[in-house]
Amino acid sequence: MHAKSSQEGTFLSETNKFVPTEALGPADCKGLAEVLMSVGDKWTILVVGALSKGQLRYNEIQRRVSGISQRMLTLTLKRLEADGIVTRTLFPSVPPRVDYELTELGMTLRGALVPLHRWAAGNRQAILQNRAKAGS
Amino acid sequence: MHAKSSQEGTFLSETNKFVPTEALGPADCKGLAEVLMSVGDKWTILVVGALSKGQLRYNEIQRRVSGISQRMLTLTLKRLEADGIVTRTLFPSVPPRVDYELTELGMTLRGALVPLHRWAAGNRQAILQNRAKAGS
DNA sequence: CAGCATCCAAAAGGATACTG
DNA sequence: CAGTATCCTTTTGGATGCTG
Repeated sequence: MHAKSSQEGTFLSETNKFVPTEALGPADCKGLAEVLMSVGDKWTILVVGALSKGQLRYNEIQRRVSGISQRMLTLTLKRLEADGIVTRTLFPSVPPRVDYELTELGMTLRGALVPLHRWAAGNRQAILQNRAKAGS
Repeated sequence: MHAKSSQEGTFLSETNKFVPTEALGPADCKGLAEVLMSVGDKWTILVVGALSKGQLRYNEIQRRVSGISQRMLTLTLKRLEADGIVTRTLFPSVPPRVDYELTELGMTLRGALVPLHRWAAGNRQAILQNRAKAGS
């Protein structure tokens, strides 16, 4: 592989808001893209957001993330479970009950997603207006 | 447990930053999804990241965001321009030169994306290992 | 209730060729 | 250099029907 820089995330200028420098090497891009592709997904972001308040049952998630189909919810949850972002707990009752909950890793992801949620909420109108203006 | 008291209050996350518990109504979900779908896109995140250091020419961006095709770069830049996140500056020289740069809005987006970048960089290994373990 | 399997339509995206 | 246009494959995702 490429020369290992020992740590992938070497841009720990936590003190600086704007990480102005070369945080991402060209090689890191691919690795990041890999993660961002699964985590930056629309449904993923919304499902993680829904679970941020605590564990939820399958149908509860589907109700909160309005518009998600059964298929996409299942696929998203399976991937999140495989990635170690949520846990799946089955209660062998009748009818069955399954709870999903963020893991520690999932909580940190949620934390990293909060600014993006906020940004989207705060700038949605501006973007839609820009978009409309550009379309003219 | 999470008190699901009457209305949304605030929720103390593990990382101790107080996070507003979903100020997102079910209706807002759709609106947010709309923004997140375009902004939470894989290439968008990487292109905005590349531009965070300052303006770049078309080909410079393509070189930095390795793996992106000409088509996707063009489409991504057009959308970002329409959304008011980047500016496009054409220098009518021969050969032509085009610079792309983040707008103020783009800078704030970049700020909101930093935690996600850092999370992805810091947890990539953990995720890949989880995924491999789950796959076995 | 909580899924899985299947089919099919739509969208995303890469490769290639061409242009000002 | 910085795109545009086209083709065509891959992926995404909804709808539906069926299980434990």
